[in-house]
Amino acid sequence: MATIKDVAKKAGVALSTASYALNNSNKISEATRKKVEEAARALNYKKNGPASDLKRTKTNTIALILSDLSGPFYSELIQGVQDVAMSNGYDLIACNSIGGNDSTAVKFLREKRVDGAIILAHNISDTIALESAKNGFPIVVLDRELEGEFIFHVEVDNIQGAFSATEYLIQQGAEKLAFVSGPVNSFDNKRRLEGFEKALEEYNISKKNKWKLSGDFTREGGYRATNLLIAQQELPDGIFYANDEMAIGGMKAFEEKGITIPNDILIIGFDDINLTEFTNPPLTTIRQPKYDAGALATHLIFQVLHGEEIKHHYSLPTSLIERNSAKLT
Amino acid sequence: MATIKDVAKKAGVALSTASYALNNSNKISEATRKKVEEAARALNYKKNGPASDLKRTKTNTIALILSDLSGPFYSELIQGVQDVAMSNGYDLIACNSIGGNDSTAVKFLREKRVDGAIILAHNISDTIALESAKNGFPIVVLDRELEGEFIFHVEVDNIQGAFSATEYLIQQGAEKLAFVSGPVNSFDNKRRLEGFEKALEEYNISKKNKWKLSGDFTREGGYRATNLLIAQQELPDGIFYANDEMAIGGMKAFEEKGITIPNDILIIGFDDINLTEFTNPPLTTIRQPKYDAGALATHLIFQVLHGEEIKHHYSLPTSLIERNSAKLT
DNA sequence: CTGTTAGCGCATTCAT
DNA sequence: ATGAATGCGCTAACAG
Repeated sequence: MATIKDVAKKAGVALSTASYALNNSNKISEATRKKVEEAARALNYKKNGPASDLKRTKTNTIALILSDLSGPFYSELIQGVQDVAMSNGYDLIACNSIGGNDSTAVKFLREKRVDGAIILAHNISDTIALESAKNGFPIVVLDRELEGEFIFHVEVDNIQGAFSATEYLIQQGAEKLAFVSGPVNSFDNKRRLEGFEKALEEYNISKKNKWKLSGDFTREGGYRATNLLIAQQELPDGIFYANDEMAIGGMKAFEEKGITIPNDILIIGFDDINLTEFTNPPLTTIRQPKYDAGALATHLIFQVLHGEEIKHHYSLPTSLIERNSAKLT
Repeated sequence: MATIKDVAKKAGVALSTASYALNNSNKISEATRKKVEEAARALNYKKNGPASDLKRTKTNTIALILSDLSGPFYSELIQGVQDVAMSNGYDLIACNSIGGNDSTAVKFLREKRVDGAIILAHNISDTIALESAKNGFPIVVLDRELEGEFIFHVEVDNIQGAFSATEYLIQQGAEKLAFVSGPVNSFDNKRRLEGFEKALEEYNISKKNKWKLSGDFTREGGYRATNLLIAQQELPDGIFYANDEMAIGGMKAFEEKGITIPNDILIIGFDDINLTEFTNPPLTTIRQPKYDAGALATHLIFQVLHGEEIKHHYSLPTSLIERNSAKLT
């Protein structure tokens, strides 16, 4: 492999001259720059990234850490991150956090391979996030609340969203409300439950424990939880699924049992994933401003990298997407 | 930031000793290893990744290059890549190729930031792929055919898949067949067209140019192409959409015009994406072995990295997923 | 504008 | 088992 040394030699200039020329420094004459560039091309020279990073002590890239690269993670969110990163001249890489402390994510979090990170990965421990965030290495968490000098938090207003969802169900005539929850330790899930219960209280509806099921945020979980619900003697007339995947699983369960939505029961989801407009009936849900969340998170990274002082917590509003699964017409 | 030097000092050992201890060398006594590890923990020491990579001239990670990180890229494929990479003790990062030669992808391809790459990104030029692949840096391309000593190619058998799709349409009674194509320069698309035409030939069905529309592999493209098709005087009785997204767009167009599937027209897609079972009617399509493709591609990378001599081209079979969009019952 | 030089942090000899 | 020394490839300060 040709190194910059070879390029310099071939171009007949000093090592540093070659370096300057290749890095678009303005202290190099056009003529010599041309010469250097030509030599580089001739030798098929490519700089060694790690060496460059090492010397500069920065990488010009940020990482987006996802719990599962292959999961149905929010493509809009990524879009937001990507757009902002690109427009700041930064590179973006996505890495996954499966594998615990040996995961790629942890490696990138600790080993100075990137300049900042955005975390949306429940399986990264708070400790690791806390330890990794430092001056010059800001972290934005999207899926938990965490306090640290270089940790920032952007969240979607789960409470308000869940409240709206529940309220909508009530306004459509539901009086007996069930909640299908995600993993109990999920931050988002907790907040959504909070919003749900707040609405019940406000509208003076009693909450029943038998109508608080756990669905693990997965389609299968939603399916199982719904079957459990059906198996119990009394069916609620409205269900708030803490995410869309579970709602989709639930729809399948209802369909199998001949229970029709929205005639027999009203359901509403959360997230507004891709599939929701294709379900039968189309799923009413709470839309998260995912693009905005990604864009904001990335903005924060750069602000901190530029030494600005900023707030540590941000909350983004949701909106209700009215389709047919919760409408009594 | 603590460096390994600090760790050594704190542990009261030599620099090299600390290095050995931290890298699990077997020439270190358990006692001193403990001591070193403790010192590292106490100082919150984290090795500097780029420095390590630089010295070792390898990174232990491979890159998966996607044309758009936020796109609906194949989650199963990623899963396959991820599984194999992990089981080989390698890290995986995903990076996008938007932005041409300034893209993250190109940076990772050229600058020794990874040890190998899998490309599924039409906007990476052949030239770049060819230039980047070298001994010690194998590249597997999934979306084109490319010849090079360190370039490998795994493809899904598009021709056979398209042939089956078309044949199925014919077997279901279709006689007037249309093809909605993706981008003309797409390798996959070309092959699918080839399979389509081969089937027409074999079954003695004439191909009409007016029934070869372009849909760009997008939902909107499929929608537009289908409207074009409808606008023409004569409707075919079967359509092969070169991918599912376009088929979904097409279904929308038909629905708007009151043309029902499969009664009025038979349609079939290609890919078997997530949504297909939720469309109305569920979309019959050709399933690609995406997980296998990802896993195989990754396997190849490691074989080459281990110095094995392997074939340069691989083809994986598809299968027909029978649902209701192409069945006359 | 150019050349010389000194590390960036680490892994790896080679001597002890 | 250890310590000293070397250099991976590159950048940037400095002196010309």
